[in-house]
Amino acid sequence: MLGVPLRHTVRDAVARALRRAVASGDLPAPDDAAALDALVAGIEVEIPGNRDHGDYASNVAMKGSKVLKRAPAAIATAIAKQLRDEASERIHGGSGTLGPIASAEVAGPGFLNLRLRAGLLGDLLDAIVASPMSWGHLALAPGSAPYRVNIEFVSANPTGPLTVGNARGAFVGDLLARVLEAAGQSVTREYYFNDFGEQVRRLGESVIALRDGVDVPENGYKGDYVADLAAAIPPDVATRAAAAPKSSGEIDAEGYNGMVADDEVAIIGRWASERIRAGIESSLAVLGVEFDVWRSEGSLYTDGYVDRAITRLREGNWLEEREGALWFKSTAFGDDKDRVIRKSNGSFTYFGSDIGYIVEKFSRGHDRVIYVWGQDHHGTVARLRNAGKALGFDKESIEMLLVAWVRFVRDGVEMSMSKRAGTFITLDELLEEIGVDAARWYFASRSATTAIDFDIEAAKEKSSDNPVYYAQYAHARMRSILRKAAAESLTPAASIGALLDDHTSPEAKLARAIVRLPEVVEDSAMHHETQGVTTYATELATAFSAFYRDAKVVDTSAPERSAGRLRLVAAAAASLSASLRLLGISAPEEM
RNA sequence: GCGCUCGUAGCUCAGUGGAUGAGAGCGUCUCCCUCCGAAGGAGAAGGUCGCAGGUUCGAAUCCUGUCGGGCGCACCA
Repeated sequence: MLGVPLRHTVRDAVARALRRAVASGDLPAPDDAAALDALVAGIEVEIPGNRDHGDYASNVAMKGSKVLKRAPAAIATAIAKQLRDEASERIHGGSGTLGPIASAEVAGPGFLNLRLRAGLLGDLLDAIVASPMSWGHLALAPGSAPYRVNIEFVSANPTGPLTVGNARGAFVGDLLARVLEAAGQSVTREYYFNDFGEQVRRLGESVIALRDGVDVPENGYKGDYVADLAAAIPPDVATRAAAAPKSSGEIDAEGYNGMVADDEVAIIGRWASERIRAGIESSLAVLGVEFDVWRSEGSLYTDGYVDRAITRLREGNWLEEREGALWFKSTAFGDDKDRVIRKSNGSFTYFGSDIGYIVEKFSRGHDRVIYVWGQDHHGTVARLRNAGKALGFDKESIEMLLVAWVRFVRDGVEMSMSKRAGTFITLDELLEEIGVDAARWYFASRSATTAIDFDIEAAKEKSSDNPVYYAQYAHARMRSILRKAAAESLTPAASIGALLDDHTSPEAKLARAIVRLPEVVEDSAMHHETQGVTTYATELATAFSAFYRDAKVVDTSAPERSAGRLRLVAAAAASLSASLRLLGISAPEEM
């Protein structure tokens, strides 16, 4: 019961009623039986914008007008009659429970306005209180296994600390993972990083330059962290580096073998890079973002996945040797040019690594792989998905979520972000200023694909007015009420009981807000979005505030009513806590 | 030039086919603590949903065009 969104229950009831109306002759059977099935399968119910119209509404009558050859109002009337019958009888052929719909009315051009039976809401709230940690998690369809999803995100090169520019991807990926897990999917969080090649060499050269007190090369890294690294080279690394040959400068020409190069630049670069990577890992942990898999680019070569990908493409005749280079014939998929996998100098392009990585990811049994990328990567989306198809994978199972730009401004002035120039704000610095909970809420509440402005000064100054505190405050207040009641020897009722019979009561309004959570989870998981969760948390907090204003909970002069309301508050706290957990935001007992 | 993407309240953003209400937060203005937590509540002002056509019972939402912003078009990493 807990894991099924209420609208499914309502939709099923409308479907039953429609079929019964046809079977009983109240509505004509379509000439084509499949047309009725299609109509039933396409039934939608939604919570109307104007809650006076009911708990749910369906437009099935308008959609079915053509197939059933009746005016929408007539169809809606026939369905409403069946729904009303079901509410007082036992569900025909069902488990013997009452139908979920208390009242069904026809309105407007043929809308079917539905109100839930109070007992159904009460039972659901009782179930929430009984197992609060299950609330917000969707049940798998009977007999089905969890869907296995790989989400790769952040994946910033370990050549410098994470910047605020990386923050959005980190939060978006983690939030998506949490939402999919709540929806019953099995998620692997993955970080892909470059551990060899040109970038790492530049890092090594920069560290060496600062160690030796000379100018950093033009393409080197200049941030303060580089100097810190130069001062922190451990003795064993220094010894090995001193014994190694100086940089040849041509390692890249040896292709991926460059990763095992043993010149001074490579040794220092690899050490510095790993140290930075470890720092990134702890920064992310502070954000509440933890990865299951850290995959290095080099391992795709040493473990043979790039070779395997090339072999498979060759077997499919998707490759071509030309001008000394190896090309993927992506023009066959509509791309405007073919793409190089291995350059004429023998080294591989990033695209080469990417195809090896796809093979590697699917070899682990994932049903779907999701890449969380910056918007600037959109040009590579089609080619990688096409390569996936050429490799024999379902194109639909490879998905790229393009996270839009964040324009960081301070006091209205845009800030440039460059690791090489050292003019960036680190993630750690941002969090010191505004806090993890506020940052998480900020990114969760905005569509990942929309560019946003982030004014750091404004975020800092307004932090106490941030909506995240509104939600947390409401939770703290709920818990406070429960504590106070216990202190006055009032305990929550064993059941919500008749508390919700009047659908206009403060209790009923709060109850309707509480039970919506599974629908929010389902929508978020389906659309790969999280802003619905923050909207929900705000709505629930608002609904609670209204209830709190209108209904005295802790009231020793009316212990029975008090007990019922306490149980409702317990359910509200469970739901608010669950939605904050979904966002990775703390739900404080007091503030 | 080609492609992708975004234009919604003073600001930051939700809403992406439904009903006599296009919402939230911040900001502005007016009120409310002898009363379960004022990090709260009640209310007000503020919008030609960039513009112009089209599709349909119905469009902020879909299509076309157009204007404006962002991004991408490497044998770079």
